[in-house]
Formats: sequence, C-alpha cells, structure tokens
Amino acid sequence: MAGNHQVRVRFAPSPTGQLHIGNVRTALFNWLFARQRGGIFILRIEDTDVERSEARYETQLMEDLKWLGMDWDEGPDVGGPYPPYRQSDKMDVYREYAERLIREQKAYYCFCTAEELERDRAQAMAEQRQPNYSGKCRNIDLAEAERRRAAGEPAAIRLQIPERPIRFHDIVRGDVEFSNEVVSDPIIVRSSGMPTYNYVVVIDDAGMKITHVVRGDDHISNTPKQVAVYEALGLPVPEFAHLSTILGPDRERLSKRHGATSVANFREMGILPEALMNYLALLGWAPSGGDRELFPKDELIKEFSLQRVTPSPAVFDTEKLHWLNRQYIKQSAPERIRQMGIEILQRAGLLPVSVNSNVSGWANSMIDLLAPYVDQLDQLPEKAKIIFSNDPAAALAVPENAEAFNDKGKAVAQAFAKRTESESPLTPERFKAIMDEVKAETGAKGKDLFHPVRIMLIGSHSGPDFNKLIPLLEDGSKLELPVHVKNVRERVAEFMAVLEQRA
RNA sequence: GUCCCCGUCGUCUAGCCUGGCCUAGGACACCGCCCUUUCACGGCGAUAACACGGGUUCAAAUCCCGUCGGGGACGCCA
Repeated sequence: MAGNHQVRVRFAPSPTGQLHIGNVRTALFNWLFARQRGGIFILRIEDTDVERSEARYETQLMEDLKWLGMDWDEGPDVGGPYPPYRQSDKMDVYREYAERLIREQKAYYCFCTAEELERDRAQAMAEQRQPNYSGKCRNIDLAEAERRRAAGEPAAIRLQIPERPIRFHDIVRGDVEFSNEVVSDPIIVRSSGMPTYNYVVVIDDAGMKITHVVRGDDHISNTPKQVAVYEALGLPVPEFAHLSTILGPDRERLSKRHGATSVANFREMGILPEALMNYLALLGWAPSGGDRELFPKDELIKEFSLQRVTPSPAVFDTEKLHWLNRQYIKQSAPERIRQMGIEILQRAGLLPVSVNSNVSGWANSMIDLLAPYVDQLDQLPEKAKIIFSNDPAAALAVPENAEAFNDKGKAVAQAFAKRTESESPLTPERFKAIMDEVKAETGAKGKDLFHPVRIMLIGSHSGPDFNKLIPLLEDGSKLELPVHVKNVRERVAEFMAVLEQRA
C-alpha cells in the first residue's frame, strides 16, 4: 500500500487525572486499528487546561499505556514529524486560520454578551426549541465590525454553518446526517482571543494528518461542527469512528462510584495487563463468528477491525474480567506470578521486606498453591490466611464446621492428635500413613475422615491438597517470618485444647 | 424541551448490511452431574434473549413505520 494511504490515528487524553477505563478502551481501539493496518499510532497530550493538567498524570498515563502493552510511533516523548505532541498551543496558526475564515466570510465577529446569549438560550428552552444561536451578528458588515473592535468592544469569532445538512461517515454507525438547523454557528475564538476546542482539535488533527478519528461517542454531537471547520478551511475530512459508552451495572455511565475504574486500580488489584487488554477489546468488539474469547495481543492485532465494533453501549462485567484474568494467570510463567505474589504478600506484611532464598523458595510454593484460587492477585493475602493464621475458636463457631465434630469426628480428631503430637516434622508420606491408621481405628472414611482433620489444620473443610499443604506448614514454621506459621503439631494441640474445653 | 445515538439470554456478544441454512450460536455468571477421600481446577449438561405494535413478503431477529425504554449532546469546557 502506498505511503500516502497510511492510516494515522491518535489518542489525545488530557492529563487531568487517572487514566479511566473508558479512555483506555479508546486508546486500545486506536492502537489496534493502527497496528492491524500497519499504520501510525500517535499520542498527543492535551494539556491546554493548565489549571487541571499535571505533569505526574502525564507520566502515569504513559506508564499505564505501556503497562497494558501499547506503544506509540509519535508522541511527546518520542517526537515525530508534526510537533508539538504536548501542548496544542499553536496560537499563531489558529489566529492565522481564523483571520482567513473572516476574510473569506466563512466566519464573523460576534458581539453578543454572555448575558444576551444566556437569555436567548433560556427562552428557546422555554419555547421547546433547539437552543441555537440566533445568528444576529451574522450580517454585521466586516468594516463595521472592525470599527467596533477598534473601539474596544469585545468580540468572539463564530464559524458560519452552511445552509445545508452536514454529513459525515462513521465507521461504527454508518452515514450520519445533522440538519444545519440544529448546529449553531460555533464560537471558534473567544473574545479573549483563546481558540476553542472544536476549532483547535480540527487544526491539530489535520496538522498531524490524522486519517481516522476514533473516540468516545460523547463527541458525536460535536462532529458536525468540526466537519464544518474542516470544510471551511478546505482541509480533508477524516473518517470517524465513535465508540459507545462503557456503563456500570446500573446502566449508568461507568464512574468512580462503581468501584475500580482506572488502569492503576486494576494494576494494583493484580489484574494482568493482557487480561485487561483482552477484556477491553471484547467490550464492543467481537471477532466474526463470535465464538472465541481468548485473544492475546498478537491475535487481537490480527483479528481486530473497526467495522466490527458495536454501536451499542456495554456494561462492564467484573466477573468476566476475573475469568479472563484466571485464564492468563494459569497460562503465565510461574516465575512472573511468584514475583508479583511476593510483592503483594510483602505489602500485606506477611513476608519480610527482604526475602532470602529460604523464604522465597517457601513463598514460591505457597503462591503456586494459592494462585489458582484467586480472581486477582491481591486476593493472595486473604487466601494465605489458612497458612498464616490459626483460630480454632473461630473455626468451631461456624456451625457447619462444628457439625464435623460429632462423636465420630471427635474420635478422628483424637486419634489424629495422639499420633501427631510426637510426629514433627510431619511429611506427606507419614501423614498418609497416619490417616490410614486413624481410618482403621475409628472406622471413619471419606468426608467423615478428612473434614475434621482439615478443619483442625486450616479452619475450613475446603482447601488445597494435603500433599502440598503439609510441607508448607512444616517448612514455614521454621522460617523467620513477620507472622509465625504454626506447624501441624502446634495447630492440632491448640485445636484440641479448644475442642475439649467446649465439650 | 430539541436533536443525535442505541435496544438479541442477567452480562459481553454472533447472526442483521446481502430476508429462508435461526429449532437464534459462543462466552461469563447461575444451577445440576462427573472427576477429586473435601473445596477449587477440569469435563459434561440444563435454564435463559430477538423491547413492543403495525406493515412489506410465500418467508423477518434480519427491510420500513410508529411506540416505549436507555444513553449522549445542546457552553466564549475539553
């Protein structure tokens, strides 16, 4: 394909806060589209809102994108042929274009005051009309307007919307048409001399030779205004693709009150980046056939297509994200999960700040054992409670557990206790032998045999395999850890004390 | 209020453009069974949807109109 047909897309966030999940999805679709088509993905930081923009958010935003696995070909850090990629502050260019529009009578000075406009708007609403600009300054003679400005009267510049419908093509929604009646002449330069967003964004996008504008559908109503700017300036109009909104479970736009909504949140929770990317891609896009869910990055790039993006809004479903995350945890190299797990356990105060090889070896086996049980890695400390804490009273307070210690269960507990008080350390082999003896002595088998023992050891009748659990308890008890791990003998002794007392 | 967008299982969606292959497919969740001396994992299975009403047609989830419902935009914010 010839170079001049090359796809050029951009993600243009404002560094005013944490990168929101909806915005990353927009970034992702831009990126996937660019990579799929062998195009250019551009990062442009919109920090014109000086009051709210912060450098740390910009850094964070770039880290978040990288963490997710995205890269950009042009941007504030890597440069590119059409700078600037940070400030879209090209005042002279904006002014020059605005002057040209005035000269060509495609734009005009507007002397209306804010109060006047507000009054008109309120009246239109009251009369159930579209609150459009009246157009009262449209016919002020240019010479007259210049005279008033020279006399110090403040004036904004408005673009004159043509007397015909404005159409544009949207890859997701097809042809979209807005009647010119509903598109007010937009202000492109404020009376303060500052250009407005709808004007600036067009010049910036055109300047960067953007071929496809992929963004959230909250911009769809702005699009006719922007198209009018392109046309007035004689600039080529790009293709558009407006992505639907991501909703919370209550079908309201996803926001902070729905819980985790920023990339940073998911990262801290121990969601793997490939799982998040996969999930986000599936929100609004599906492959033809729609029968595959697992899409690693490379597969997404291969399969993605903007034409297949759905126009309807999607509810964010944490359960499905969790499912994908579990899939990727299982597929992932064990070392990676171990390392992440150790950091999380350290933060929870269960592992020392610096781990020696004895501790890390032990921690690794523990993480290997527990990781398949979690939806997100930050659940590890909670799951590790079975190893780090031992509370017989609490365990017996659960009716279901207490029931396991009927006469037969109690006999099992006593027989087991009798054999383990001298058995230390306990190996899995020895454990098995003991269980066989207990079985012979008490006649208990199956659940009757194993439930009491498991409750004694970890306070619950469900949990990981004994063969792996026993060594973890025995080895852990010998390590210097912030929280002492009790071995089997200690656990059984404590448990029996409480059990006898209750009887 | 006006305009725009959207409307398939509880959720994400395939199918819709190019009507018949749809007895509407897949996935998550839920439920059941199997595996496992428990739980989880895994395997198998079940329940579950074309918003409603009119057309057009031999035939409509698919095309047209209307209604209802949801979301968004209506700024000298971005």
